[in-house]
Amino acid sequence: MLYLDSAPNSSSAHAVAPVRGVAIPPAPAVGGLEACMAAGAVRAVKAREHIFNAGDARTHVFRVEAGAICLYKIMPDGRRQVIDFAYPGDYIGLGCDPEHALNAQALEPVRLRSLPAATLSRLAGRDPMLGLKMYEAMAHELAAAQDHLFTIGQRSAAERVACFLLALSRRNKRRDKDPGVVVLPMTRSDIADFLGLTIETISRMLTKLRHAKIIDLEQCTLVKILDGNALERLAGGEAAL
Amino acid sequence: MLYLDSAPNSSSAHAVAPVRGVAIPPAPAVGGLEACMAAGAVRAVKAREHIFNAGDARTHVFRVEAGAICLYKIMPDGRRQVIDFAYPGDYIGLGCDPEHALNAQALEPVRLRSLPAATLSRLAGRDPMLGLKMYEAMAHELAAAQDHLFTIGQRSAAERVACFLLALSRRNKRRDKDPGVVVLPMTRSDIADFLGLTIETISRMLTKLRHAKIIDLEQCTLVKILDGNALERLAGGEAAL
DNA sequence: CGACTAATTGATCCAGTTCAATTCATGTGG
DNA sequence: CCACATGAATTGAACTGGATCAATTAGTCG
Repeated sequence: MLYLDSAPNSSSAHAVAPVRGVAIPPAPAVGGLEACMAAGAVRAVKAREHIFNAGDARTHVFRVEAGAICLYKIMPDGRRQVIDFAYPGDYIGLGCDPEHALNAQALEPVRLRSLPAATLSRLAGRDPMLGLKMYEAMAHELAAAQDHLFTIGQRSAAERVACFLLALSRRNKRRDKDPGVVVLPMTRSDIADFLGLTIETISRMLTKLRHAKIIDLEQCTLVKILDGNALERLAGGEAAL
Repeated sequence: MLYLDSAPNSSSAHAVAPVRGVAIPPAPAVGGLEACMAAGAVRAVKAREHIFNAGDARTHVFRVEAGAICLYKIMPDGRRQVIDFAYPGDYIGLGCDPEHALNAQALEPVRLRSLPAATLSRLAGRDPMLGLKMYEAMAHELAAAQDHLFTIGQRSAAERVACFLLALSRRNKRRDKDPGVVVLPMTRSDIADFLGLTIETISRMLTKLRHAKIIDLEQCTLVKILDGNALERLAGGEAAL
């Protein structure tokens, strides 16, 4: 999943700089991707359907308009690692191999917009800002993957679950949604394969968090965060359960 | 670490190529990064010294000329995750946060060339190919991080060690070095923190591989691969120890 | 309502950790 | 050049967090 901008945060240093003066006739200005996407084909995907599979030709890049997506790798023996979840506003399918490296499966009914990869690379060859945006997006995703690596390599089961819930809560905050209520469109199995744990462990850790009054679970797809600070201390390894 | 080309595989447009003639006034041609780097400041770093730390301002991008580097994240409580190792030809320090997200430590005496980040972003704003190359490099690194994620999340200790040795062997093959002999410039502790295991487990797994006649360990920094196929079957989960 | 799938909970097990010695390298000063 | 100091690696024994196996229980969809 990718951020390819959107947000109005001009924070990142290098970047993107004043666009004026870059507006050359042929290439669209910055934001061209979004503009192109807006004109792109809409695709509806039913829950559980795959959008693409590892090994498929990378013909298109997609932006998620609605619904949640699970991106994963799987071995012949069935072991699966969920790499990321993508939500509305995220881009999926970017990369520079001619083939997708991941499987992308809709967790619920999904609406996408698609852009042919060839179009994207043609535009990027003309507009330096577009290439830079793509670079920025990949850098962002790389940073997320590195954090995830830390979580899986070093944290305990309880810490991993706490990190996971916090990440969803923070995403809500960024999108101006309630950070105190987290919806889980994925199954326990998806969470387990994301965190390198089993469904039983996920379930037990959620129960422990509930008993510690840190969260509440009204339905199994809906987490209320009762004590965000405790959750952060847990995620940071400053506390245990 | 990043590949931003190097190797004599003409596939990527700007292979190392002759540097002469690249000095064009406004925007350097493709391969500009390498050319600029060639003119960049050289920096020598002693073994165990840090090149930069997480949180430092990202003022420069580096290319490794000689020596090996360990890139890691660390928590206040001392838990450490090694994210990657960088070797000659790799770039380190790329990214779009204003601050480094990783610590970079020399594992042995290292020689680097550096390019100010500001220069790089200025050039990339003019030359679409440069931005695209940076995108490509990040995409490559992201793919590697995702593989690493799978390894740590799903594979057993023996499989992880096998994957690690295979990755080094394949790197050798790419660089036209002997894929049958792998040098380990890092300590067992670095390997352990890279694979999410302990030094004892690394040691035990290497011993098991040695007893199974899959590798030989003449010195603890030098691995001879005796049975590459067995190693690959192990890494792929098709065999056990 | 009944059938099926997802989630929870409990009991047992085991891969990898932790703790504790050795052993092996490497470098340093006499 | 050797003896000794120091940190790295190996090896062994005991322990444990999370996995596995095994029922229930709770949702959800025809």
